[in-house]
Amino acid sequence: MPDYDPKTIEAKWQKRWEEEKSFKVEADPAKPKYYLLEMFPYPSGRIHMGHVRNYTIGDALARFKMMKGLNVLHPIGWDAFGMPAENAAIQNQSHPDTWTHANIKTMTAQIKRLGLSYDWDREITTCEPEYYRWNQWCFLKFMERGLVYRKNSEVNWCESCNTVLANEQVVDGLCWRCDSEVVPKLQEGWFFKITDYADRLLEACKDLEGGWPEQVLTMQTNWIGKSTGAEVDFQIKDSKESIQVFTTRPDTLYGATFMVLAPEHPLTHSLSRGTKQEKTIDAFIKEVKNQDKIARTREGGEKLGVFIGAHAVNPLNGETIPVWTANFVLMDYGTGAIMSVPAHDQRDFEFAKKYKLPIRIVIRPPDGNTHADDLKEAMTAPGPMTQSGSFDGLAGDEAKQKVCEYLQSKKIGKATVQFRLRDWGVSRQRYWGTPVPIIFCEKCGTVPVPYADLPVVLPLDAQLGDKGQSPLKSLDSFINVPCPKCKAPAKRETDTLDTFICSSWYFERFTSPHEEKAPFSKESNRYWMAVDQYIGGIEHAILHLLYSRFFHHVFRDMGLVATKEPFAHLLTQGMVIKDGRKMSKRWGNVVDPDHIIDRYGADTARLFILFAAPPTKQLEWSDQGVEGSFKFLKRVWRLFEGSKNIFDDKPAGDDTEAELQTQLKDLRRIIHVTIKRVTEDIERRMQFNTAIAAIMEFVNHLQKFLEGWMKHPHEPSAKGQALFKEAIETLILVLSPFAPHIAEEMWERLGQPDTTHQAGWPEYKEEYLRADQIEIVVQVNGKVRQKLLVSESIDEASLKVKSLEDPRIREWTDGKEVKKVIVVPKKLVNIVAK
RNA sequence: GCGAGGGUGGCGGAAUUGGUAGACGCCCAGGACUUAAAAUCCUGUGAGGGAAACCUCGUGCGGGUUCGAUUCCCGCCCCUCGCACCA
Repeated sequence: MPDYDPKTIEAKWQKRWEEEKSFKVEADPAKPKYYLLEMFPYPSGRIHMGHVRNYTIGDALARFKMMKGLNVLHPIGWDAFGMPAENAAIQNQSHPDTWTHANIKTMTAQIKRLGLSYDWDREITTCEPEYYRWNQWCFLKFMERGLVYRKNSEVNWCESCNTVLANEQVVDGLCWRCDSEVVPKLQEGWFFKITDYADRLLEACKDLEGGWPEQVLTMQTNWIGKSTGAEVDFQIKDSKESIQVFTTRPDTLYGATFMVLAPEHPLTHSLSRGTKQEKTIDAFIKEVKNQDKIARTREGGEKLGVFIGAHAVNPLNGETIPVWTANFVLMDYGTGAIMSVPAHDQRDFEFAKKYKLPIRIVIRPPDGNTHADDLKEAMTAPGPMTQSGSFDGLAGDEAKQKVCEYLQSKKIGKATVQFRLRDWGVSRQRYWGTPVPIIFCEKCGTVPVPYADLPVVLPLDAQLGDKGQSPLKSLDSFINVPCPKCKAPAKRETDTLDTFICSSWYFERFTSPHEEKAPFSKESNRYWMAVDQYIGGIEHAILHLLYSRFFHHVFRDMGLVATKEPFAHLLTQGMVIKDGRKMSKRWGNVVDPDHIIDRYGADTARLFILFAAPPTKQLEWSDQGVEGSFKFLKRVWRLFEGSKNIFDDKPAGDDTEAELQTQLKDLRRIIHVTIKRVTEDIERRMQFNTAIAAIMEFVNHLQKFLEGWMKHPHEPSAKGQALFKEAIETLILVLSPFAPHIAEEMWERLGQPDTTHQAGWPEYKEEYLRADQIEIVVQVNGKVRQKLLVSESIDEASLKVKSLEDPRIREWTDGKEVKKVIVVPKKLVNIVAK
C-alpha cells in the first residue's frame, strides 16, 4: 500500500489544474452563476495565515458551489499601489515597481501551492496602466457628475522630512521616520462628494440586512451618522451678523440660555474685536489649536471656554443670551456653533455649572418640578414642552415639527439633517499611486485630461527621495505638458489617488478584466454581479466597504451596473491567533504557511484551518491540531487503499443474512446522513468545522464497518461491495471542497473518468435517513433514567406504555403518582411523578 | 457611557426549533505491535462518590418561566470588538 504522499499528489494536481485551466469561466446566461470573492491582497511580501484562512474559506465554498453545478466566478488579483512599496524602495534602494512585482511573483507561487480554484486568466494588478487608467476614467466621470471638488484640508505635516504623512505614519504625534513633531497644515486637495450619497448609502443598508453581519451594518450606520434636527439663526445683538446653529432638539429652543462657537469659527474672532475679551479670545484660540485633537474631543476631557464679548437673541423668546467659545464645539460638525440648552443636554449642563451660566427647564419632567437648581444632571428624555409660550404641551416629534414650521415661516430656520460622514479626500502627495488626470493651465485653470489621452502613465524612471517626498513634483518630463485646451505650456497635477479607489471597483472589473473600452463590460457585469459572497477581514467593515458601495451606487446612476448593492452576502472572518495573541511579527508568533505546506501539504493546512473554528470566529493556531488534520488525511488514505481490494475482488457470499442486511442498511443510512449534514453545514450555516467533524465521524464508521466485515466469515456480498464503494465515493466527494488534492487523487485511482468537481455534489435521499430502530430517552422528572431502543414507527401510546413498564423506570416511579407523561416523537419521554 | 458579540472539560470547539450537555479533534494515561523508537491500532478521559451497577453535581453568578433551560425572561460580574463631547 503506497503511503499518503501529499508532496507528489499536490504538485501533480496543481500542475494539471493550471495546464487545463480547470477553473476558467465564461459568462453563460443559460447557467446559474455564483460570484465568490475574497478581498484581494496587498502584495506585501509573503502571504500570512490570515490570507490562507481567507482563501481557504472562499475556496471550500467555491468548490462546493462548482460541484453543485453553478457557474462559479472565483477571481484573484493584487491591490498593488500603496505606501509600503515606497518605504521598502527607500530602504532597499530599489524601485516600488520592482519590489511590488517581485512580491506578486512570490505570493502567486505561495497561493498556487494552496491549490485554490482561481480563474487566473482574470488576474488583476492595480498598478498596471491597463487597470489604473480606469481609476482616472472614474475620477473624470465622477467630476462630470459634480462629485469631485477641491478644498483645503488639514494634513499631517513633517517639517523635517518636508512631506505629508498618512495617519498611520504618525506615531504618538511624531513622524515615524525622523521622530520630529508632526504639525497640522492646511493643504489643497481633491475630494469625492460621498456625502451626496450619505442618505442612499444609509437607506440601502436595509437591503443588506440578513446578508451582512449586523455588526458591520451598525458600524456603517454609525459612520454615516445621520441625525435629524433643525438649523436656527440667532441674530447678534447690535449687529447684522447672525449665528447659524444645528440642533437635534428644536423643542428645547426656549431653554437656550447661551451659545457656543467653535474656536475656529470665523465669528469667534470677529465678534470679539473691539471688546474687553479680545486678548482673552486670541489666547484661547491659540491654546485650543495647540491642544491635541484627540484629547480635545475625548469624553470626560475638560470643557474649557471663554465669553466672546457679544450677545445673541433667542429667536423664539427674544431673550438676550451671551455668546461663548469652547474647546468641545467642533468646527467640522454641523455649523460649528451650538445653542446651549443646559437643562436638557449633558455637555451644556456641565459647562453651565462650571461657568455659572443660567439653566432653564423647558421640557416638563415626570415629577413636574421645574426648579433648575434641583437638577443633578441634564434631563435628556423627551417630554412635553413647558415655559415655551404657545408651544407648551406639545411633545416629541410633533413638538419638533411645530417649532420647525414656525421657524420656517419666520425664515429664521428650517428642519434639516446632518451627517457625521465627511467627504472623501482622495489626494495623496505620494508617488506610488494613480496620477490624478488633471492639468493646471494659467489661462484655462483646472483642465481634465481628455479621455483619449488616458492613461496618464505613472513614470517609472522616477527616483524616490530618502525622506518620502514624491519625486513627481520635481520630474520635469512628467509635469510639463501643453494645456489640452489652449496648448499653452501647463503643469500636471502631481498628487496621486488614494489606493482605496483601486479597491472600490476591482470586483466590477473581474467580470470582464480585459475590457479595453470601458472599466468593465456592461453585459458581463449584468451577468456576474452582484458578488454573491464576499469574504474578508472585519478591519474593512467601514472604509473599503463603504467606498465600494459608493462607487457601485454612482455606477448605477451612470447606468453601468444593474444591482443596487455590490455585495449580497458578506462574511467577516475571524483573526488567526497564537498563544492568545494576534499572529504578527510584533509578537514573534508568526507561522509561515510555506513551512506548514512543506511539512504536511496544503490539504492538511486547509483542513486544519477550516476545522479548528467556525469561519467568523477567531482561530487559535495549534501545531498539534495541524498534526491531527494530517493524521486524519492519512487515515482516509489508508481506508481508501485498504478497501480497494474489497471492490476489486469478485463478488461472493450472499446478502440474505439478516445481520448483514441490517449492517448494510445502517451503512446506507450513514452515507445519506453524512451527505445531509455536510451539505447543510456548508450551505445553510457556513460551518465548515462541523461539516468536517461529520466527515470524520463518517470515516470512523467506515473503518469500523470495514473491520467488522473483515472478521465476518463471509466474503462481502455484491450488494455490500457496491454500497461500500458508494460510501467511499461519497467520502471522496464530500471531502473534495476541503482537501481537493487528495480527493482528486483518490477519485482518479478509483478509475473515475472525470474530476470530483465535474462529478457533482452527492444528493441524499430522505427515505434513507431513517433507521429502523431508534433510541428514545426516558426521563423521570426531567432526569435521564433509561434509554430504549424502539421501532422507528412506534406509536405514542405504546411508547408511553413501554416507558412506564420499564423496570428501571419503575424503580423511580414506584410509590409515586404519575402526574403527566410528555412524549416528544422520536426523541424522548418525560414522566412527571410525585 | 452607548451598541454588538461572547463566557461550555486540561485545550480548540459541538449541541440547527426549549428535549440525552461535552459531537469531532487535540492533549494526557494505559495497552497492542516492535529488539527499540517512530508510525499505526485499541481502551479510557467533565468533577466527586462507588468494586461495580449506578448516583450526585455541572454550561460566568443570582433569580424566574417550564414537565424539561447552554438555549427564553429579569438582575449582576467578566472578556473582546466597534463608537464615543457629533450639538
